Amino acid sequence: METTCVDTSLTLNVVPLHHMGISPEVLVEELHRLSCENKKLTETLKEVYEDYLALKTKLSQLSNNNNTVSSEKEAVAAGSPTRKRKTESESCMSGYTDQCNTLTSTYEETIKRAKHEGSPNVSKIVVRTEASDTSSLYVRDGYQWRKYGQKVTRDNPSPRAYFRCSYAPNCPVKKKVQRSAEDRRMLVATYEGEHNHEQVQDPYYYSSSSLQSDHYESPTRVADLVKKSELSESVDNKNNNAEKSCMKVQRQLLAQQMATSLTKDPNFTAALATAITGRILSSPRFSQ
DNA sequence: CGGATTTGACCAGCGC
DNA sequence: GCGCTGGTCAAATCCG
Repeated sequence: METTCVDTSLTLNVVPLHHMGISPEVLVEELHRLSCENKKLTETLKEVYEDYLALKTKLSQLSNNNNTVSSEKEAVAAGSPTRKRKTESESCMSGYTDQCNTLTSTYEETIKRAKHEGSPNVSKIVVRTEASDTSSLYVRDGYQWRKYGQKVTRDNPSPRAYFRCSYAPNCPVKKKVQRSAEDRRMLVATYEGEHNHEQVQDPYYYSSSSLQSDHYESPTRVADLVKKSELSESVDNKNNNAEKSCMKVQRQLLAQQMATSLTKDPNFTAALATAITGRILSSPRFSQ
């Protein structure tokens, strides 16, 4: 797909008018120009978002096809592992790395499509950590987890950590985290069940992604956003209304992420201040 | 001191 | 029935 890069940098001058010696007409003209630019950026953002949705739909279809093919192959295969160990064999740890390298050439975090393992509430994500970090088994996904066990499994020298949701005592969700056998930088997190409460951000959730994203390749808000949507998708196929609500949640989350990012950007706050000033100056009370 | 983490023990499911 | 394995428990330990 053809991609375009948009320069969103803002180079607004907020020096007081009397220091700049610029006439109000010039400022109004500049304000109009910025308004037009803002509209264009909004349109571009809309297109990017639509492209993202289209890509996600295609990925879901491809994943479903792959699952169908793999299940057919397993049926033909000689061995018939037990359900418990079949789950492990289906985890396809070796396949994650290749798929991740394909899908995340530009972004250092990978989302893996939820796999249907007999349980509809099982999903997996794969997270790439920084190269030096090959021992940590913590995936920041926005929820609070309490570790209750660790085990070394047969097919992977890296230990597997077991987590329970610690926010609500009766929350049934469990999480297993283990490093990929082939690429120890890859953390594979398996989620079982659904949270019976709202998401509560852990205190490091935003900071790790916004302040250290260049160095610490942690799971981000985007990861959780996509995961949320994909978890929802498995249910939405049967229900149109649920799909609409899912889309609504996605848009809200996207808007929240944008707002958070923008408000942290000093250029944006300066541009916002300038725009508000311009509005005030262009109002009838000031133009008279 | 209380909550979180670690880690060895224990349990259940499965294959032989 | 026995051994292997994954999953869970709970006492010990750590840490803010």
